[in-house]
Parts: sequence; structure tokens; C-alpha cells
Amino acid sequence: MTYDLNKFFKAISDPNRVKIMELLKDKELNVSEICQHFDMQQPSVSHHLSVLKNASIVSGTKRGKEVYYHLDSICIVNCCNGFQEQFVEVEKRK
Amino acid sequence: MTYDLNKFFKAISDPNRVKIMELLKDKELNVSEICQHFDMQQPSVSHHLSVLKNASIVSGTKRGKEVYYHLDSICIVNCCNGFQEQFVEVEKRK
DNA sequence: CCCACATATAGATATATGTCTATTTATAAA
DNA sequence: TTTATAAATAGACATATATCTATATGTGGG
Repeated sequence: MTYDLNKFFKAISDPNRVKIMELLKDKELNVSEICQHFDMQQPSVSHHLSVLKNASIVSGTKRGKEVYYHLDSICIVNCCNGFQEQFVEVEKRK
Repeated sequence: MTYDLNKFFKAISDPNRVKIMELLKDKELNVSEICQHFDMQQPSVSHHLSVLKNASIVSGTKRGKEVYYHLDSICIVNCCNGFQEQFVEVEKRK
């Protein structure tokens, strides 16, 4: 799999999206559960989820009426490391 | 030093700014030299430089009439690693 | 089937961002 | 000290993005 770094960084440039990522850190959550942690309306949360999904940062699985989202940590690691490597030799990355 | 991750990611979310970073990878360049690699006008380049500078990604040194910019690779490493660490245990980061 | 609920989509609107031109500021050279 | 050059700043404008409300779509239970 190859990632679009620009999409990735645009996606994580929004604090609300980073907060969603934090919520999904160790557990799957459905949209309603995510909504409970925000003041935004549900469509706004869905919008952010679609941006994250489009950047391959999360993926959603439908189970019954709910869609459960989970974090793709491989994507995070690959994008962050891949970006660094463009600029910094591996030595310096400790 | 502590970095503002949101500022950092907003800064690197623009392809022109990433291109500036690539240009500065192994050498300092002044604003005019950077401009030569773009179709943008000089004030636009200055704007991007100020965004990068504000995120601590580059810094500028005035020498005579010119301002030479260079890349701060420590910032890049710290921000990329710091972000990952919020979501992924070090093990998985290989 | 119909209803209620979960989520996504559409469209409107405000704010943020990137680019431009014009101008200012700083410095070196004549 | 005037002039030319480098870079930054100001302000205008177009595009992108985040949010909202309203509505559509999908799914399970009566």
C-alpha cells in the first residue's frame, strides 16, 4: 500500500480529527459514540471521519445499523516515517 | 524546545512548502534562490517561508541583503516521532 | 411492509488559506 | 545621501474547508 502524504497531513491538521484518532487509539467506536465526545453535530463528525478514511487513517466496518471505526496505526507509522526520510538520514532519527 | 504539532502539520500540508523543504534539504538558500524554483511570486514564497519558520521547520539568517533559510531537521524528527507516539507503541514503529 | 434509528450526503454559509499587486523596510553600492 | 536590490508586509480576492440544517439511505424490529 502506498499513501498520499499530502492527504495524510491535511487530515491530521485538524484538532478535531486528531481527537477522533485519540478516541480510536485502543478501541473501535461507532459514529454515535464518537459524537458524544464533541459539541459538533453528527454530520460534521461524519465529514471528519470521511476525511480520515480517505487518508487511510481510519476504516469503518458496518455492523448492524452502526459503523464502527478503527485506527490504522500502520498508516500513521508509514506516513510519519516516510515523510521524515525525505529530509533526514535514518541515523539522526535515533 | 517544545513544538506545536498542529502548526507543524498545517505547515507541511502544502505541497509548495514541502518542496521548499526539499530544496533546503542539504543546503541553505536565500529567498531569491528559492523563488527560482517556483512560478509563484516572491511575496508568496516569503509567506510560505514565514509559515515554515513559525512552525520552527526552517530558520532564516540575514547575511547582507539576503536572508538565508535552512531546514531544522530536529524539528521534523521530533514532530513526526512525537505524533506517532501518541497513537502507536514504540515496538510497532520498528 | 412500516417505523425508528444510525449514518451519509447535499447544499448553504462563514472562516481560513494561498496567491496576487503594491508598498515598505533594510542594506549595500555608487 | 541617493539609488538599487532583497525580502517582508499589507490588503484584495479566489478557493478550500469546517460547520450547520435538511434530507436521503440503509438496516433491524414490530
